[in-house]
Amino acid sequence: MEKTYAENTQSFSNADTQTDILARLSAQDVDYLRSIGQIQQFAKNDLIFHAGALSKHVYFLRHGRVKIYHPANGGKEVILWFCFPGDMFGMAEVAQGGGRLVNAVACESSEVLSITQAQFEGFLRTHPAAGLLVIQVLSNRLRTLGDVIVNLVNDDAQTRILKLILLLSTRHGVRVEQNIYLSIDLTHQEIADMVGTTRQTVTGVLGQLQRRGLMRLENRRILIENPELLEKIANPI
Amino acid sequence: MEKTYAENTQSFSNADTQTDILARLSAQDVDYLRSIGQIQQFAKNDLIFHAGALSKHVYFLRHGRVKIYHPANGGKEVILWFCFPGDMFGMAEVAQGGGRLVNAVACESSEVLSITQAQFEGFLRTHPAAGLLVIQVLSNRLRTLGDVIVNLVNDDAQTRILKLILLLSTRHGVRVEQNIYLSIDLTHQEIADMVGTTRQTVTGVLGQLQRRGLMRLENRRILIENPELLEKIANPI
DNA sequence: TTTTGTATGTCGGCCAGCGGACAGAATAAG
DNA sequence: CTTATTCTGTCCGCTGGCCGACATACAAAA
Repeated sequence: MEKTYAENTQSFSNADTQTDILARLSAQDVDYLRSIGQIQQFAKNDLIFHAGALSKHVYFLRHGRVKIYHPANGGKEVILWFCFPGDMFGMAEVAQGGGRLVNAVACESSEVLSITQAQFEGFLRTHPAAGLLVIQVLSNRLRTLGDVIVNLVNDDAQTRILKLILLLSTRHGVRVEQNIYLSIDLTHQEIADMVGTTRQTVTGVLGQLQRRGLMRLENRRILIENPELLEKIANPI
Repeated sequence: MEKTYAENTQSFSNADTQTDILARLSAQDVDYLRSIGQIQQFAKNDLIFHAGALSKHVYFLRHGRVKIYHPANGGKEVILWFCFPGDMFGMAEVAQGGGRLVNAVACESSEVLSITQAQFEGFLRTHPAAGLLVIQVLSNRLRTLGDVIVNLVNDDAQTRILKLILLLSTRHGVRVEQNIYLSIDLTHQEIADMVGTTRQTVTGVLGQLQRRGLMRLENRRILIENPELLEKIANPI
């Protein structure tokens, strides 16, 4: 019942293909990765790896959702990105060496394929095309983080939240009549951790937006009622 | 005379090797890249490419310094990073497709090797080990940007500036007796654009630090007088 | 030399938003 | 069902730092 919108998630954009590396690898390559890696299950809130750890694995998310965040001093979290099925994570630190800098936790019950650094490197050496895909994924993530920085510097809290919602809607928005539901539910705290503000501010801003008729909150799911207007507010020119 | 410290730049850390891809490629590979690319010269302040452009080239910096920044609305700039000799740039956008998002300008007279996307991709297909290097460089940059985000969110202006100075000193610091000179001169505006604050704030903070005896400004070059203390202030715990 | 442009230093008003506090709502656990 | 926990809504005092303004210093051009 409550998963109605999430289940028939037919995203109306194809933005997924940018990061969904499993979908872009050939079937043989996926099978091969599967054979050299191992499947692991994680329950909600399970830690997959944490900052400071030396684990040398690359992960591919098969089901579920994983949050990649930096645990800052003072208990604060900075969410760098979420991983969805098909996404790769843990790559950057393995490639660059020197321990994890971030935490990865399962936001819901998740299944991953984990591969050791050595084996994945071997795979890349013999499959250059896969290396190009990895480069694309990392490039894409670089752009994303660059955008986050620009937004942090230039925009006020309301604009940052608006832009986040629009961004999420391109990947996880589900059309319902002329509105868009976000098929991913986030707490205000998580939104705050993604845009670098506080929980209270998020609550306040969402309240305002709702009062202005731009969106509605239905039992903690965001419903965008006026995508064009929202877009305009977030990206004036 | 004014270049005294810059010329005998013998960085006392080996952090360079993380990004200096030209130094890590085999001599043959470098020669090959040289043969398929073309050398270009740029004068100080010349634009190498700008946001919105469709140019499909990857660049390798041979001499000079290049600034990669995002031109935000309102004339503001957000400097994402600087490139030094050996560094690659323009990669992310080429790999991921869809036009440049950032500007690249030469900070001083510079020489680059430019290679078309198609040819570089061909090179990577036939040289998997080079692909791994590219992955490492991109991973390293991802970490850097992640750190920038974390700092933006968690630290106040003074801490961000301190951390920037320490970071720069690991790559471009030159020991002089028990002090460290930064062999790279930045304007206050550039520092502000790197840490997401304003010129006035930078001027103020640097003034404070100077008064506290932690650093000195000698004709616009930063001299770190107490690295350990500085380190402590920037990274408490 | 004068002129023009660019970088630095300093002041102060103003306000977005942080952070603490607490109550109510919703959900999970027992 | 009751209890415990987590999430949301709201209020408010305090302040970091943005922004405008202006003076001075330094550098390049004329």
